[in-house]
Amino acid sequence: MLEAHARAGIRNRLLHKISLEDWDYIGPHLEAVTLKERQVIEVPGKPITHAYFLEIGVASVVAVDAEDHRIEVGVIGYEGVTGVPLILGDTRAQHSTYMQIGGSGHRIPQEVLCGAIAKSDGLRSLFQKSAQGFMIQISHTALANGRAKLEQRLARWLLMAHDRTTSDAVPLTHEFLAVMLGVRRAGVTVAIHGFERKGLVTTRRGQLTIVNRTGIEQVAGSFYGTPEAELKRLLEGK
Amino acid sequence: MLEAHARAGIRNRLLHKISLEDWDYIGPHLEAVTLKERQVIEVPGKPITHAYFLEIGVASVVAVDAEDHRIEVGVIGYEGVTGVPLILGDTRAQHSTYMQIGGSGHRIPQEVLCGAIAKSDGLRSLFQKSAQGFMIQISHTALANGRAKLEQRLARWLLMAHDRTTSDAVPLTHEFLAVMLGVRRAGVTVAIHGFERKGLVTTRRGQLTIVNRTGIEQVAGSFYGTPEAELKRLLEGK
DNA sequence: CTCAACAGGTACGTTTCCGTACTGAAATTT
DNA sequence: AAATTTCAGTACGGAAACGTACCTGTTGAG
Repeated sequence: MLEAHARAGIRNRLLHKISLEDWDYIGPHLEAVTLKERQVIEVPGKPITHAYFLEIGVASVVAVDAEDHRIEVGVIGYEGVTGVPLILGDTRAQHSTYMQIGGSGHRIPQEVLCGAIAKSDGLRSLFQKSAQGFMIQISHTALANGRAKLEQRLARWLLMAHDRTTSDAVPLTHEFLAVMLGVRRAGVTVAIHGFERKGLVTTRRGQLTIVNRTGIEQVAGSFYGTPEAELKRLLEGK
Repeated sequence: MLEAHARAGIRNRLLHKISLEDWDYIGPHLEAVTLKERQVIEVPGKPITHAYFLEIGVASVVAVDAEDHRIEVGVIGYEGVTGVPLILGDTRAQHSTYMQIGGSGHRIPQEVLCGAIAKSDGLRSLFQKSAQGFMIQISHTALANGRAKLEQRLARWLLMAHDRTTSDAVPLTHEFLAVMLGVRRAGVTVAIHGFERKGLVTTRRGQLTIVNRTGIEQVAGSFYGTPEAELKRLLEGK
């Protein structure tokens, strides 16, 4: 539970944007949680019990089909909230959501969030903008998946993760990067070597550190950036 | 403009689901329109002036980035409505939307739709479910783009188009199919030959006819079907 | 009727990425 | 400390799709 005066310490962009009068709907119902890597947030087909406002860490949203093909369609960090379907009135999870990079956050029960959105136009508007931003992110994942090279997609992913972490270290194995991008593990290894050779990252077993972010942005080109700019427009802009 | 008694002739699933009391918000403001192929519905970065409830035809929603990479992320037909961002409180178009297969429908001005959604919980709920369904479609486009072979993606596209047309004929050139799938025109030609050889489709210049839908479904496998089933659950189901 | 534009068939070398698999090094467990 | 598991490096043949280009038949415009 968080009192109004405790909001100063909050990093989550959505919680930050909640107005004082709306805070009573949300704040008192938040439960601080530690989120370990690989921790499951949502399971496809199962009800969504809580929405998670992340502070630190990165959650992966993964689309799965009946033959178990899977690929990451989006990531969520301190800029957003999990449980996007709740915002649209659906309590069933469609995607698999889990922590890709461990961290922490605050969670709120599904009924409380839905009730709050129903009662406050301000909250609904805020969360809808967040949902819209996430939808744009998914669209651009579709674009990158269809058009970009492995190297560019990897760069895009690293940038999105970097945006959402506090350090330059990305604690992930090649294996998990491969699963998210929907490519071979060996392919990721080779691509990372390329990044290392160019001085963009350094690596240790199970970890990768971003050294030259600008260089990575150049690799990603315009496959990175649009969803980020649009989210900013939606949340900050007029 | 459509009077309440005229709804019987309507094919659009969303208009159909509008309750009698909510109809006054929408029906009187509908303008019947013919929609020719290639007709532009939304331009990225520009305001969305109208939402289009399609009766016949297929609209393509195409993601574009700063370097003009583009790929279709979703299609809309009689089951839905264009202008999904409006439902989420954004009046700016993010994607390029245009008619891929000509047809007809009814359009409603942006302000009227937004106002109606603000006033009626029933309408908001309905349109939000539609938006949620569309989001699932985009996710699965991302999945197919990342994981499926050209042949499977083509099959998926044909099935989605077929779902939304009244005849088995799909009036499209290889060139446009290629643009939507984000592949070479020549690649589409070869894939279609494969379909022809298997007796799944027949072709004429600028047109393709679906002969064996079940066969095409087998090619697409589980890359097709999930969004369709989920939309049904959202709109029909409990 | 002629001509230009368009749709589609085909080809070829090349790039990208896959499937698979073996290896050694690092970390974790016993 | 030894055994086991996990992670990363590397290799190789092959599939898929690309970029490009050329050619032919159809269609629509003048």
